[in-house]
Amino acid sequence: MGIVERKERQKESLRQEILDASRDILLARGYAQLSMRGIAKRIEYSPTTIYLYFKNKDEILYHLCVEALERQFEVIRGAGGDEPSPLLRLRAALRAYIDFGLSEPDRYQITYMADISRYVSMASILEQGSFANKLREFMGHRVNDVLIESGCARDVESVFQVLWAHCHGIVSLLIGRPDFPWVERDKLIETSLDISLNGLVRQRTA
Amino acid sequence: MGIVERKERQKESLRQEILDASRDILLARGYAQLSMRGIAKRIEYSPTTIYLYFKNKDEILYHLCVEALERQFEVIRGAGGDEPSPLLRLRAALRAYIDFGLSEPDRYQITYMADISRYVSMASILEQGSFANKLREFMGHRVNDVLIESGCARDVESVFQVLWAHCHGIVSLLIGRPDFPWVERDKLIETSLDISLNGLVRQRTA
Amino acid sequence: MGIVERKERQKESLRQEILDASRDILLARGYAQLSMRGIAKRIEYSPTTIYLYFKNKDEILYHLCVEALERQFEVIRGAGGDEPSPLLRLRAALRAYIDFGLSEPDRYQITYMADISRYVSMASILEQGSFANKLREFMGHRVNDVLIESGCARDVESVFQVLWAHCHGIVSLLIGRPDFPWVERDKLIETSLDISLNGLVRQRTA
Amino acid sequence: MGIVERKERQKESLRQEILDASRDILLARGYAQLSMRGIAKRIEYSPTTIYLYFKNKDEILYHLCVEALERQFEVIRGAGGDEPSPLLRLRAALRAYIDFGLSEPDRYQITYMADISRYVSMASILEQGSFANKLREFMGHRVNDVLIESGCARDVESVFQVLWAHCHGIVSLLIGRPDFPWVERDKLIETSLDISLNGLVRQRTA
DNA sequence: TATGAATGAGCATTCATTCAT
DNA sequence: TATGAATGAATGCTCATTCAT
Repeated sequence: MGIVERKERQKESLRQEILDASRDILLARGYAQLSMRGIAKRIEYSPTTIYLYFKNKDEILYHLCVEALERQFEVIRGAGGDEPSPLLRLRAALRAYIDFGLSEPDRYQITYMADISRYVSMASILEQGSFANKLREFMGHRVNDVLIESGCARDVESVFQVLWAHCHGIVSLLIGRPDFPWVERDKLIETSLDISLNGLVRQRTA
Repeated sequence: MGIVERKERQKESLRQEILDASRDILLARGYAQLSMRGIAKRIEYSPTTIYLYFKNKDEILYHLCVEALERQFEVIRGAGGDEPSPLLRLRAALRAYIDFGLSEPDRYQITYMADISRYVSMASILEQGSFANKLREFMGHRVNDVLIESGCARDVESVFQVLWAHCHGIVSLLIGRPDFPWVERDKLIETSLDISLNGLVRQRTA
Repeated sequence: MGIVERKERQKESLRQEILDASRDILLARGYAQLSMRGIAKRIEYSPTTIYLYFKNKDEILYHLCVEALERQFEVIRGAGGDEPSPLLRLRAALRAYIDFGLSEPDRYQITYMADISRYVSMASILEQGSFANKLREFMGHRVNDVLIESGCARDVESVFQVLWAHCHGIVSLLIGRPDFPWVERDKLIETSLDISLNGLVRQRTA
Repeated sequence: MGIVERKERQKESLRQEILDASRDILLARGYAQLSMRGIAKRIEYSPTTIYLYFKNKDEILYHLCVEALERQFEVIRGAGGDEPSPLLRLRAALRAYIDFGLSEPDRYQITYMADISRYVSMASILEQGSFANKLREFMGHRVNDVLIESGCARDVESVFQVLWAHCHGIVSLLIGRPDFPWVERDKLIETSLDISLNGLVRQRTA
């Protein structure tokens, strides 16, 4: 009823607050500085309270990762569906991947932070299907469409992995090296996509 | 003289031992596990002694970064000088970059570990000129040669940054996600270089 | 009526469940590991519920002690009533004391655990009369009968206390030092009783 | 030299202070209340300092046990050597055992505290030889001498174990139940020794 | 140059208990 | 009767760092 519902909402809300605070701290100060005490102070509850919502610190990290991957997929899946050509649909997806990384750098980085992967097995997250069975499959389709249309002989998996790596390179450097004198951000991204996709479809003849 | 010299050598040597031990621990166990105590135990000196060579932990990290970047430049500069064409010389340099990252993942990662950049400002390292004024300049030349030869209208800096990002993407994913079902490593790298360089020189007509 | 009765039965039953769970944990894992949480999990109720039946942890311990002493008396009182001589009746009672300790080591130990006596004053238990006024009186009678019959000049109280201590020594060492290379258990017990009772009735002439 | 010596003495002294404080707390308040922080407060050093002298809490307990057993053996070994008969020499040793327990109840109890034995394996202590290879052997000799002299047919091991248990019973009850209305302490002890030794040598004829 | 002693701050986690419902 | 939410206090332990020598 009303009461139960409200309570559940409250409970869920505090749970989310904990995750939010944890993500903030994690990205702002790194894994080493992510402490239960710190989280507690941020949400203005006692450290003990956190244990009512998460079994331990690792469980918080795990949920942070899952959440980030799910959000990523959600954003990318929705991109470019109405573009007129396979190439443009692929480009839109890649651009969405990059934009997601840049607009939600906290969530993006979480899944790539070396330290985290030491504590939260990526394997256990991939098993959840978030990434492997969803994003990968989705991107695979778009890549495949392009290869077919352009008559390009490359294999889907290689191309997918290369494109992913290129985009990841762009995102991670922009995020990770904010001090570097980058050229204008949008120009950098578009140049990257130009080069990658152009290089993909125009197979070298030599 | 002899004595002073020996002392200097010893001093330099212990200093280097500290850096070596630190790098080992850092890469093997992560920033969170890099402790002064741990370093001390490894080099078989007291923790206090480390403070005679480095002001604090951050200074060790700083030198680790500088050292890694210098080593990187050394390796890349030597690559592909005898290749017959600008494009092949650029390709050789990029391949050297990737190979360096994969063959010395510890040194490579150090400069890209999110955690480290929180403690050691990249800016302070770039100011030293190691990277910006050397590798960047060097790669800039090779990129420029290719652009001129191919009559491509792109600007050097954008292209350099994009190529760097693409290579970094490849290296960092291969290193950071060893569990991922990658296609055969060499094929992945060559495909990436193919796509990037092919996309670079064959400007889109449309 | 029926409802009240059932409720009472339930109440009594949960109360007993709490005591049972507590005893189990206490003996299996020690005082340090006896936690309200632990008890709650065992009985599958919330920790809070325990407070409806016991004021606090100490009260649980207190009841555990009382219960153990009552059970002990019950067992010993029933022993050896049909033996033909005072000496054999006393021996049977002592043997029952030892057997009780060994067959219900959990209950036995509870009343002798150093840690517990720090939390539950023995005095408060003895005042209840359980032990002092029952077991002590009972054993006093049996001892007295032996002293009279054998014409031994010792005073009852001293002898009772000595015999009690001897038996306690046997039980507590067998329980507390299970790793020790004891001689065969029954032989040890009988030898102890032999020595104690033999030494009791055969007064030294010198 | 002087300095090194003084430093060593200081170091040893703080180490001993830690053990003393730990023993005090352990006996006064029990294992559950023995905390590193508590020890630190008592010796007026920071908790961290304790870790410079002992690896962890268990190591403190271990040393407490070893120390107690060594002290016990030292005291008992010195007892009754000049008594004129085997029986009196045995009696003196048993009396020394009891007296040790009563005059240094803290040290005595440590080795018999149930909780401790859960944390510090008795086996590891016995291997040290303190008890098994020293006290046991020593008492075995004295018991043997009595058996030979009195022509008693019992086996040494059984008798040793029974006498040990009887003495332990006396000590542990006197220590553990200070509230109990014991008869005069010395009378109790002598009565116990009378009974045990009298019962030992005067074999039952029946 | 090198170190042993010492410490304050911090960590994750557990516990007994209270309170409102 | 029963509980979920919450907490303050406590625990063992590790760390970077300082200081006197």
